[in-house]
Amino acid sequence: MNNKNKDPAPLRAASKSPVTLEMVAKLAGVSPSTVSRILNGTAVVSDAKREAVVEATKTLGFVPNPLARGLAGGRTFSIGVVTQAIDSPFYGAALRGIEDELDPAGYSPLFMSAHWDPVAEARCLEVLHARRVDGIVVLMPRLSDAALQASAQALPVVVTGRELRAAQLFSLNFDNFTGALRATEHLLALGHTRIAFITGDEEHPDASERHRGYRAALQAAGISFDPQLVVPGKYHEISGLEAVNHLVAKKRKFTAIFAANDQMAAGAALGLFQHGLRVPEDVSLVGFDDLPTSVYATPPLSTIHQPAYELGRLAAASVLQMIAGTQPTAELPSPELLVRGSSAQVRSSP
Amino acid sequence: MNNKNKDPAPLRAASKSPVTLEMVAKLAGVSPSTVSRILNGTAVVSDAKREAVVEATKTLGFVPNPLARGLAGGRTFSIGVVTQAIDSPFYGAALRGIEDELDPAGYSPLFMSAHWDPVAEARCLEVLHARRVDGIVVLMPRLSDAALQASAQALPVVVTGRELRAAQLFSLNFDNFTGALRATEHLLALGHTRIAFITGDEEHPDASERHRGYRAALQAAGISFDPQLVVPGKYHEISGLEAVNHLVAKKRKFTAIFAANDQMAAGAALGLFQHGLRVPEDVSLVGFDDLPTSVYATPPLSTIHQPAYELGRLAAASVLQMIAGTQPTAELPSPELLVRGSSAQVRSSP
DNA sequence: GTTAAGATTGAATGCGCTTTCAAAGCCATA
DNA sequence: TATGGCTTTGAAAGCGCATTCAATCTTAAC
Repeated sequence: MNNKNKDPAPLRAASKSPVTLEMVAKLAGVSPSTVSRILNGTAVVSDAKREAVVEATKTLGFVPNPLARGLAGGRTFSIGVVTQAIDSPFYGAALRGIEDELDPAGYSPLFMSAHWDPVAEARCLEVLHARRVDGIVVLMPRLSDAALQASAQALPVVVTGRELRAAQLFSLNFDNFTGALRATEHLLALGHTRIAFITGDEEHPDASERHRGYRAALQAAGISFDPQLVVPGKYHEISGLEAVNHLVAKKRKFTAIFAANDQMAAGAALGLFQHGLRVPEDVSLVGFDDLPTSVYATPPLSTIHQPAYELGRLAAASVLQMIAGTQPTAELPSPELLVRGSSAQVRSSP
Repeated sequence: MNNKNKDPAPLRAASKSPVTLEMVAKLAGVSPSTVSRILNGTAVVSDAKREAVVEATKTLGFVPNPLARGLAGGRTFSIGVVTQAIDSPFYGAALRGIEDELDPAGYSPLFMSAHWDPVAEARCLEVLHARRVDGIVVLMPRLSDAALQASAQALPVVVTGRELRAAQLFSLNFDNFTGALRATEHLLALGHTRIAFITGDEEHPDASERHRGYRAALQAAGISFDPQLVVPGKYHEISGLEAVNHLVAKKRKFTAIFAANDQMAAGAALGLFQHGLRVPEDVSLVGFDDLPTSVYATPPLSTIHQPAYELGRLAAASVLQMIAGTQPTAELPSPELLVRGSSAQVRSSP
């Protein structure tokens, strides 16, 4: 069917590799210890032997067995990554960032999904410990700070979405408050005063931060906060849709909607569409996260950029640093407002 | 910050587990061999000893070391999964399906991304072999059939998007041809005769299958094929946007667009929007894949449902079966057309 | 020309578990 | 009671590699 692809040259991938370090040693005429030393750069070895070993490694196609390395040396060159949902558009970018950072360093990620369940999350950590990963990255943990700190006693741990520092624990936090502030300010600057807010799942700390940002912006603008314009959501598209239905059904007056994430903004857009309300002519819409798909929404969604990919890279780089013994100093870029087609100057005050 | 979650009871996750099988054996008053046998169900053990061992395992909180198991036993209880892009909405669902199927069976997935590059894909296979996975799933491979077959000599391999069977090789293929046929027939049934088609990346076999389906439907309807209505795309949103721009710039007459995937359909929707063309009033739009986001497009996108999640589950179940020694028989469900808001009866023939 | 310190290298041990292999225990049969 | 065939169990040998320890070879200083 699809045979036109030429295979990459060194296709030893298929041949199971029963080639052991010992065989390399024999071929090269040295002891296994020496081969190991060269492999790990653990000690100085004479150039002659080094070359012989490299040569032998090549001709035999030797690939060290990570299991054996892990068992004997204690390091597995793998990093456990606990994510909440591997199929979420937000996490996807982060995972890719992790992958991109780990790969060149010779480390492999071990992804696990906790599905926003602290119990499942604890199980993930347990499995990762058992698998003897060299470090762990937890994306948006749901476990308590204490549990995370406990985990960090045994291994370097990096968490995101939390403010947490300890000996082997590093955290990377995005400024959700300022992000929401900027988003709301943007709407305010366009003349909107009746801005509905669809909250995220308030179980997540970032959701309440975004809520705070919204209110802070209103307050700064001297606009009194109207609880009737705040509709609770769950970060899913459907929440956005339902929120709009609710607002319309209750005949709330609003000229703009700020959704706590892009997924809900998408749902809200659909809701507005179904009610014959045009974006941005009738209602301006602003999201949060800047999902890859949001650029291609109709109209393209104005939103706060969350550096998910960068987050992944930095998190991965940080564990690597901790493993290497240095204290990470990475910091996430500040929230950035992306003005696209879904937000416009207010027309009328209905 | 977030301390309100009560930690799940058995939070041994944190405590590094230096508990070995040997310690369990000692506590239970049996030999290590016996413990191992109970762990793996390798042989019959007297109830008395079994209970003693289970007891000891519990009190010590023993968790077997997967590395040691892998090294000694040859099985690692891990399945290599080669995907093309971990951050793609389509693969996300598939990965989740794999996860959901593997987890209860006690297997862990090892995800790797090949980025549609055969060389990278070969490297992934190599790494997975080295890591001694018990089986491999390759989602939409770019490698030649031969290379895949070679890989299957060493391990059970399941591939998707290819028609390939061998001793340790199983394939799961979706009927892209029929899917595209159905999509086009749908548009035809709505009275459209000038249906533009945005192709996928023709490097992918499924892209050409979809193209075939489009043409077959036209032919069956007795409508002559107009090459000017076919615009090459690359499966990315931007292709869809550019395709529409191209169509409009060249003043092609069309009342409907069939995009070879939902991502391009999203791009096309934006393109139409920018040109002031309404969906579905002016132009009907149909996609392919049924991405999770497509339901929330405005208007919701009519599309062909691709069972990505199911695909993942079946693929994982199939490797597991092969590992267990049985020949898998799984089959993917047939393409299903989902009619949503983006397609409607033709109004006029411009 | 010696000797001590330093640089290389190899032998041997162990990581934690699975898996023969053989010994020991069991029962039934003769 | 003795014998053979099964079953349960333990001792021991690795799996492939890292690493400690001691031996060997250099080199420099006396």
